[in-house]
Amino acid sequence: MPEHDAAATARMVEQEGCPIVEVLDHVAGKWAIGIIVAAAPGPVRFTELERAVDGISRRMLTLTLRRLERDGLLTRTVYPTVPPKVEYSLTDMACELHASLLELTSWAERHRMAIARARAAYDVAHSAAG
Amino acid sequence: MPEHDAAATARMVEQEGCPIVEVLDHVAGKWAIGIIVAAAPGPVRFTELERAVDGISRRMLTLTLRRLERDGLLTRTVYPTVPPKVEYSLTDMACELHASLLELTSWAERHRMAIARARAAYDVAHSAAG
DNA sequence: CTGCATCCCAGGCGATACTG
DNA sequence: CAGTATCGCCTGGGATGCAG
Repeated sequence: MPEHDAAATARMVEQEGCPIVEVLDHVAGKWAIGIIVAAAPGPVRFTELERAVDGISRRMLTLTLRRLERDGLLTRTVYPTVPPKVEYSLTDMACELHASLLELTSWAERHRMAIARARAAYDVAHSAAG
Repeated sequence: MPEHDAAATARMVEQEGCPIVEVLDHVAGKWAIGIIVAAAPGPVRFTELERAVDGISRRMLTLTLRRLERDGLLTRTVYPTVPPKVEYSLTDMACELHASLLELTSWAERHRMAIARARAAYDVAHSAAG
């Protein structure tokens, strides 16, 4: 069981909220970005996310989903049907975030080539002249 | 020695660049955001960054700096004085990124309380009704 | 001042298998 | 379908100490 430290959590609320690094780490984390972007258009099911977020494992999808839910960025709706159906939606807070995240992914898309080239150049320079 | 795999790097360049998840992971990583934001106003020295990026260790600062330099986001200028002086500046690519990152940190700042509260609520709900 | 090297551990994360 | 459980590797990342 995870069983988050309730005392520590309470302390945060009383004080000034979560440290920004931590918030950013959750919200802009490796998988979180993809999930939030994928969930933005509307309610999304587990398996849809699994396919949308390229490269994610079932485990990390679950974990990241839980963390985002805990942080109040996602709402999880369970339909007690058979087979089960679960939908994830962004909260208002997360919708606001979504715009920034889109800019980010857009930037990444535009510069992935340049970055690959920069790396190659760096590697050459640092293998020749150790 | 790290000695990045030159073959793999070359393959990336020929093909389509770096996978977006990887780019985002570097660029929006836990420490990278703070560093880029701190370096945006102008050339910044190592120790300034160490103080600016709250909570970072000397080790992680160095590692993240190197990675950002390798990815072509930072330029590193060494002044051969004594004691040594090194300045880091954003590249054009990174300046473009900086705006998005600012939005992100601004969002984090605005919502840290709400997130702390959401967590507390989640924890209560999930410890009582396991 | 600006690092790199080393030790070391907790946690991230993938792989795989099992369940309601 | 939508998870949970377990194992095990590997990396992130702190602490400390040395060097140019």
